[in-house]
Amino acid sequence: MTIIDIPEGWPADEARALAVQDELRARVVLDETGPEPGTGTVAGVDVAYDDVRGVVAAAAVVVDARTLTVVEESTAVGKVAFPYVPGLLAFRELPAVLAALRSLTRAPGLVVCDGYGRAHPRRFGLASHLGVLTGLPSIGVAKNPFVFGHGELGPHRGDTAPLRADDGEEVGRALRTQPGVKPVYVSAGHRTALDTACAHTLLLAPRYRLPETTRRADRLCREALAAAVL
DNA sequence: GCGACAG
DNA sequence: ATCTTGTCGC
Repeated sequence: MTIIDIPEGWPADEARALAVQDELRARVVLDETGPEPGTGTVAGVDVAYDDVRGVVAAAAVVVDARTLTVVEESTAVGKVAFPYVPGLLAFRELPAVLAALRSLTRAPGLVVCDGYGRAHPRRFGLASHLGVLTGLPSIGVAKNPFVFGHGELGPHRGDTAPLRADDGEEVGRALRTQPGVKPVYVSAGHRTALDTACAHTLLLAPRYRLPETTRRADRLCREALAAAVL
């Protein structure tokens, strides 16, 4: 377990955070297909908080994309760097997540984030931000809808419904990963196409609604938070 | 102005 | 995110 360090110049207020998003948004790469589903390694990242103590813990769990076997794990703990503000989640979660990713032995082929990428008010959600900062292909898989609604989708595993922006662009997709169960919300983050993102998500969730990567990362960061003594 | 609002 | 009991079902 490593200690989190707040990156130099990390925004301390909403106005600066918005400015950072506006600048970094131009660096997102959306014309790459992304890693072949079922190949290489995939990292899941998640964060847990203790707002009373002001402590945050992050975890990164890397699995083999084909077998879903855990290849490596890492955690990081430290102090909360930013409050939760819808639309600015990255500024709260990234310092911890970056610290956890940095301590991995080898870079994963894809990073799955808890939240959105393109399907964001300013098209620069957590997953896109992480991708730009690390250079790694990334996608967002959220548990709840954010600013974009969608129509009904079929009840079968693999059924989808587009998340559309005002201009009609499909910025994400509601994806049914388990029959008859509430869907997850997928969007491209960086260097990955939406189709690829959905394919990976489906392969990562053979048994439960959420990808194994985020399920494992969720458990691990909670354990790290409970063990933290800051 | 009033809600809605990833984690 | 986090606070929390029981309960229904495989």
